Amino acid sequence: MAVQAQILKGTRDFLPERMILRQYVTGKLRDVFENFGFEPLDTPAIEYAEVLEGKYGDEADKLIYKFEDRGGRRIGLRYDLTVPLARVIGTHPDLARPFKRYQIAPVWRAEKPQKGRYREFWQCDVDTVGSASSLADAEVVCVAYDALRRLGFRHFKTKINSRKMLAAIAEYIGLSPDQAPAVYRAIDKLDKIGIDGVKEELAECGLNSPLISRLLDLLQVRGDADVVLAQLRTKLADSAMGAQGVDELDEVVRYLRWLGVSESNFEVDFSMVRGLDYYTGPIFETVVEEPKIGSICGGGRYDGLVGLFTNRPTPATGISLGLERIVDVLEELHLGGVPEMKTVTYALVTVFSQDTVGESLRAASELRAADIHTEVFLGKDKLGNQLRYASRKGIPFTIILGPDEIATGKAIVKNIATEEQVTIERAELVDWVLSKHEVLK
RNA sequence: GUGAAUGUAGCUCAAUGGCAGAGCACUGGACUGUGGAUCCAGCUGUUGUGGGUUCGAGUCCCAUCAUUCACCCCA
Repeated sequence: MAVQAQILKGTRDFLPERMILRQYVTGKLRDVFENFGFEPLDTPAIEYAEVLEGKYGDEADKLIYKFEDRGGRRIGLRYDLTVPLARVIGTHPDLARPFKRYQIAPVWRAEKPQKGRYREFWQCDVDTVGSASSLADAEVVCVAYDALRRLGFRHFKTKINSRKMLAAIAEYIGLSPDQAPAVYRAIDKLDKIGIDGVKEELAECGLNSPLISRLLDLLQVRGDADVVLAQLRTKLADSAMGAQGVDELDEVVRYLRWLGVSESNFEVDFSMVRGLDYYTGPIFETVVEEPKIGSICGGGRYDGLVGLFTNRPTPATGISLGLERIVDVLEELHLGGVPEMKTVTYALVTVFSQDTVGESLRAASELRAADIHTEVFLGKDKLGNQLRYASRKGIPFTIILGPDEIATGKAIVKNIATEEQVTIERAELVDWVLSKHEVLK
């Protein structure tokens, strides 16, 4: 009886075809991240549980995978890439500031999986530690914008809000710290349950109707960034913190324009909240309109988090792209520019018989020397099966070297997709394949 | 953590409480050096698991496990 070939709920195998797409996506992201001067970083998958605990909020804390090792140490699997970054700054306080890094790595959350949600998934984070400038906030938003554009995304919107504006409201209403999260959550549901739904939820939070009216009034401010900010400035005029939040967003928006981020891809949205506790300033979240898969990108400023590990206040801001959601959307939309390679192999050299295998191997070596990914057929199958293998795997070119070709100094190259087959001089094999190779490179 | 739906061949799915089937895939052949098309033949099962009702259960009931979807929360 074989062992059950089962994988854990919410986890997945990435078969080659999908893995090729994932690598394409992460490759593009890496290019964009480095283009803005962010440096690569990696951290352990496991951390001391205390490092992770108490950073995300009560709800999120419950979703941290934890276990005890043989020495009785309490271990946690990383829940995101932001807290480990804060820990890195504490571990290596001498890093030059601002410290700009990116990290593309898996994180784990003990949630119940559903569409677009997994227990093991990859995040692609870009963060700047040690800069309080709004330019740092705008820059990470711009990085995400560039990355999505370069992947072929067009219809997406980055919502921008400020925890300071939200806090101003909480303060004005007189919410206690344990009431605030519930109110935030109700606000955040606007898209999902509509204005009346939010009204009900707020009532359940214990707010009286004048307060609810004021909140709903704020939530319904819509329009261009400038218009929204101007209105919020008026409506939040009685709060110093609120005014500061508006000023900051004003700066972020100005920088975004200078950076060339299209007006159609961002908006100020007072109803966007984000769940994690550690955010302190501007917050961002990017949603794709067409397939409703939730947000593909989120982040914000967290000026208090790094200080927990360093004893000195350290401002920081960053953004995180969700790899699986991006890949899911790419697959669903079939966006142009995404290569449709099913295999990394470009050429298959067939083997006619034991007598000719040497010729096949020599040809394969020549192709590889020219950086053309080349397989030699492993087996003694008849030619039909060898072509069948190439066809099933989607290998673009098959090289046929039988006794006839070898005797006359020729080679047959067959394009499996187009059925075209040409006989060429054996000596020109590499150049011929190389000339076709350009297309896919 | 809460709720709902679904578990039958490698995959997708059929079968009124009455002999477990089809398509795809796979293997061989038609085709001794040409795949993907067509035709022929073949292979494929503890109906998720454990109980119960019944003359008889894939089908009804209970439990359990798994998967999916939704809620909470989130990438």
